Amino acid sequence: MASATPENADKTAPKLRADARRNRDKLIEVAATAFAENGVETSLEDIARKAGVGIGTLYRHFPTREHLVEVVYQRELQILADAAEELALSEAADVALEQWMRRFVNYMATKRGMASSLKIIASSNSAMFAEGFGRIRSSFDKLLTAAQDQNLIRKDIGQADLMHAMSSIYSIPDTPEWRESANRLIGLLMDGMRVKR
Amino acid sequence: MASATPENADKTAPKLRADARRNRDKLIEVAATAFAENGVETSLEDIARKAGVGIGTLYRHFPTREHLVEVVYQRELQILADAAEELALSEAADVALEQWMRRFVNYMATKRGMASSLKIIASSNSAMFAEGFGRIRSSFDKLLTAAQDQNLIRKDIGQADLMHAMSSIYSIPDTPEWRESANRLIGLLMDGMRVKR
DNA sequence: AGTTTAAACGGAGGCGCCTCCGAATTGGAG
DNA sequence: CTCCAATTCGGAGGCGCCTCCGTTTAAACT
Repeated sequence: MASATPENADKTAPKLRADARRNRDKLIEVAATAFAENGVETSLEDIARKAGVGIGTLYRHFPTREHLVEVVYQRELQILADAAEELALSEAADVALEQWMRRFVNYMATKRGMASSLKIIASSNSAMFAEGFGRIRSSFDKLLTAAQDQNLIRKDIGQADLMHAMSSIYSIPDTPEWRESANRLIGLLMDGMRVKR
Repeated sequence: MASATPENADKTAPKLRADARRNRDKLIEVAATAFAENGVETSLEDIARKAGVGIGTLYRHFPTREHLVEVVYQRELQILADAAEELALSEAADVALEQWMRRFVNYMATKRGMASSLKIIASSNSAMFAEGFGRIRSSFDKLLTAAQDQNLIRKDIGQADLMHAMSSIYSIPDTPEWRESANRLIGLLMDGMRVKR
């Protein structure tokens, strides 16, 4: 999963030197892959090595493992939000909504294993958690409203209903077939929500 | 997590070799001191060194840090129970009760810092926690009943009342004066419980 | 006693965490 | 363009965790 634009000049960036910024981005990118593949317990030295920097550099940018996990988590949320914008432009509104929900499920799937780690972070920094939550809600809202404006989706459904449905999908036991099952449920959900004509 | 009885009866040890038993005991003793002085995070290698055994020996006897903590915890509970027996023989019944309660507070004081660690253990092996709890209750009961039989303590007090009182002492915030405060409360408690004559 | 054997020992070695500080790089000033 | 100070790099080194396996030793047997 590659980010479309590594030039994300946002955040409270206290003017980082060019090399510092490069290394930081590379570390985040490598960490995202590593966490997804091997879980949050992945060796930090391994991540530094794969990013082509020294372990010291990793620790300067991210004092603790949790810091790194948090940044990766935020970045992926951002990518998810960006995907919503793109889909809205390139697909019919109802299709955009459906595809984005599938991507969302995909995202949740990768986070399944690290739920406990995220819980620790959430409790120590609930502001971050709230922010991420807000972003997701906003994406849901935009996509849903657009589809409803075009009369493709029933109007008696709200963003909160959709999120509720998604969270119940998450609560399905963590079996190997979880992903399939979740995707099937999204199909059902969409069928029910589409305006019949 | 309802663990019925997966336990093998290894509490009645499968006859340990003499040197093994000696090393095991020494490790527990050293660990008890180390945990009390430096908390449960103490280096296990340090404990092995101070006990005069190799690190391998420590790990053979106690596969994880938690195993060791648990055994130490149980041993100290046993010592506390033994103290109740001794005091009952060497002191007047009401004095025995009071002194034992002070020892109990002392014990709780040393466990204050490692509350979170013990919580983890308790949740993974609640049987052990229950057993320790039972031993304490039994000690309370013996000492209290004896004092009441000799008409030194009011008879409208039960063992459950005493334990309740002690647990409320534990809930006092963990300040440096906690110990004094706790001991003062025990004084009050005893005064109130003694038969006036 | 001597012999046998399974249990127990113990530490080397591999790995990961984290810190520290001399070396290298950047980017602004002249 | 050059120079310099500030910033960043990076890996060596110290420590702790845990495993593995050759060596030692208790104790059962003859």
